[in-house]
Amino acid sequence: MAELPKRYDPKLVEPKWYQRWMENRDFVANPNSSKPAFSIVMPPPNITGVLTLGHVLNNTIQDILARRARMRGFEVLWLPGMDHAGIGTQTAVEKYLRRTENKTRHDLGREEFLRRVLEWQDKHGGIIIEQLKRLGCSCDWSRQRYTLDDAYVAAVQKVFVDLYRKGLIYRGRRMINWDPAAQTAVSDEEVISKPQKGNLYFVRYEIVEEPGRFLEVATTRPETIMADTAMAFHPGDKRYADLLGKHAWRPLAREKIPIITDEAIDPAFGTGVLKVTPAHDALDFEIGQRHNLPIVDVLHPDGRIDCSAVPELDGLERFGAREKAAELLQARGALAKTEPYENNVGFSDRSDVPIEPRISEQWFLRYPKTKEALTVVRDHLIRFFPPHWEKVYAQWLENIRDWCISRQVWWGHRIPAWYRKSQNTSSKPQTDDEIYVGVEPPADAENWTQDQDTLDTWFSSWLWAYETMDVETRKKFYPTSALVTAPDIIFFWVARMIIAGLEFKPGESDRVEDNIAFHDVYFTGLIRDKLGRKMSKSLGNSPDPLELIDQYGADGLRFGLMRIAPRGQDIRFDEKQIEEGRNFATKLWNVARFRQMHGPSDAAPKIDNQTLSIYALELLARLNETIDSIEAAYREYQFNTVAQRLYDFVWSDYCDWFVEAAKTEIFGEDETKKKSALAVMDFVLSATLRLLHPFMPHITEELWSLLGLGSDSIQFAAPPEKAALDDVSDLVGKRELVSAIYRNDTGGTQPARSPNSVKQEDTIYFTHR
RNA sequence: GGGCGGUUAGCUCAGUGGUAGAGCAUCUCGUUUACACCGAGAGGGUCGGGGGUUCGAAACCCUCACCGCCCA
Repeated sequence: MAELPKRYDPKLVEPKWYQRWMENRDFVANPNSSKPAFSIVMPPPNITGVLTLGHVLNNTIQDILARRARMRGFEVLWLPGMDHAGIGTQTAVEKYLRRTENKTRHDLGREEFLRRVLEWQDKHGGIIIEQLKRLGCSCDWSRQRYTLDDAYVAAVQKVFVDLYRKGLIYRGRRMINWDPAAQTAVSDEEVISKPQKGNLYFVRYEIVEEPGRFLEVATTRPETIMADTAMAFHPGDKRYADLLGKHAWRPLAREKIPIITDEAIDPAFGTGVLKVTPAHDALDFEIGQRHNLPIVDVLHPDGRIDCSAVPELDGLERFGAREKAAELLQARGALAKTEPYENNVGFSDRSDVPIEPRISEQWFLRYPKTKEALTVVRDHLIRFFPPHWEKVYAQWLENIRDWCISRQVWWGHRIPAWYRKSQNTSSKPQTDDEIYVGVEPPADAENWTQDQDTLDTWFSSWLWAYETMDVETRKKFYPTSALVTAPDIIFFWVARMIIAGLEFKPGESDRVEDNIAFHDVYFTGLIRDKLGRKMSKSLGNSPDPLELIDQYGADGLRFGLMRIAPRGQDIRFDEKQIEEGRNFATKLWNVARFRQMHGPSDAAPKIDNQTLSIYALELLARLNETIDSIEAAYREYQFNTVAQRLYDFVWSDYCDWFVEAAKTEIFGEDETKKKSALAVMDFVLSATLRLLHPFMPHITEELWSLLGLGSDSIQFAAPPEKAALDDVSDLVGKRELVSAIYRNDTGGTQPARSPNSVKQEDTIYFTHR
């Protein structure tokens, strides 16, 4: 038998096995199988995305679950796919067009622009799929899906139409979050509030009825004064009671505006007086509705001021206009003072620019089944790991607001709504016979125009748990067994998928348990850099996983990462950890090599408890303990515990102690003892490789094959049985003796576990029974 | 303001009531046929502060501080 090379080379081994697994169709799920089903849908990465460490973590965990299930006799479906990422992809292509051709999407027109996006997608899309294959992911690639597949698009449209007919989707002119950079509406979840240093401007509004008397207002946004349509204070605020019903002069775009009272005003903030700007603030909008105030919009969609009445500000970008407005007020004596002030400002998750509250005609979804969605998690029909995320989930559902689902973006699912063409193009159609919503265009299409907007990308991915499956597949594999994802999309995706499952009931029956999207949800941590910062492109602190694979092997990367990934906590990434993963692979390789140097292995070694050395008994007992604790850890999704137990067992219990102790027998004269030791090695190596396979699929398959521990792929080998030690007499006493020897606590003799450690003048004694 | 998580060796982290642990880093020794991507050994911690429960607390309770995240 040829000796194995000293150093394990993943570059030679990993691609070889992956190719073979693909050729054998080992990952393809059979919906007609009689085995019990285990299924996972992959959180679809963006089509133009590239592999990050987050993906590595996430997909390694899914692969571990899938591979373990295969070994345990389940029919496994791990369904992969990609997401079209509406705003993200469109923005990337727009940037590219601006750079290369100095053109905007409007220069090209909708049709041509979409052609360009497809071109871009063909060129840059799907790279991540090949990268996932290098990681060893055992996905059923024959079922790979995309949120813009024809069938998927049709399903999204059908759902839209269905919800519209149920009255859950409606169109309305409401206050929404406007992203002035991407120039589209975004949902509440896409707004991130950040503390911002700015100023509080104290502005004086002269009372119309009492010239010379002023009402002072503290505002952070003087550039919107032209849009003020009232002044307001709290009805209980005695300071201003005599002003109710009078008017104030608006200091910019000078005009009379009424002074009113409203419960919503906080008398303790600033001067206790609010300038009411219904067009540019959510609270002010509500006040405006209550008091029938006019709505004056002074902002262009891109955030520039739109106000011809104040030419000094007209056309200025909003932050420049803020300073200019303050100067104008100062010059007119209307600015009492300015104070530094820090407040929370909503930023767009997409463009990282401040969101502009804006009144706009959009499509909204009134979420169905929110109570049921709370119940299934509260009653643990769906279990979260770690469980504290249940609280976050509940909080969101209890305060849920309608979802703005339309986006002023071209790339995505076009909204299946048409408006009757009318002579008056400026007025939006409002009544039913002016709006047509349907999967098919209206019969007299020439009399209608389709809505220009597309749907929020998440409005397509909330169907991912089942619309990715055909009827036959769904029958076998839905509800899915587990979902592995990051907690930052708990609202965006997890909660909405749960709602979709409950609302659309894709399961076998109408029963709730047949329609939950998944049984278990495992939330991974976020990977941070050594300094605790989030990984980001701009910081350049995100290592390229492909380079890590080149350097340490996919198995080394997987194992190293899993060993430091505590359950649901953020992970500080340190390349040293990956190096340790690689070192562990080499250790495993070499200890297998040591076994192989002493003759062929036995795939079904006979363990005779009577001939076992006390060291072998100790090892087998440790193996049993390891198997038990691994099982327990898996049940709680504690992957780092599983990895650490395996690491300790292999490195310490097996290599450092047993193998060193067994050398006496292996190099000794007694054939029975030698055979016994080698049989124990076969037994333990076979078990260890199987236990490690979900974490390190390639090296375990290679060693399984090289040592001849099984005729078939290790992928489908049953998990190891525990060693039968029940008939060993005084096992406890023998184990105590072993630990005494290992502790160097036997009094007279000088034990040693490694010849390396023994000084020349010392003699080695091993105790045997 | 409300909620959640964290604070253990220089670093990254385990450790759910019973003698403080691992890996890395540091120092010493060792190339003797599994492995220097290795082995043997050493030093290094008032377990964030304070209080309480307990025979006994890193762990349980209260409180404070700091760091991070989510929601308003």
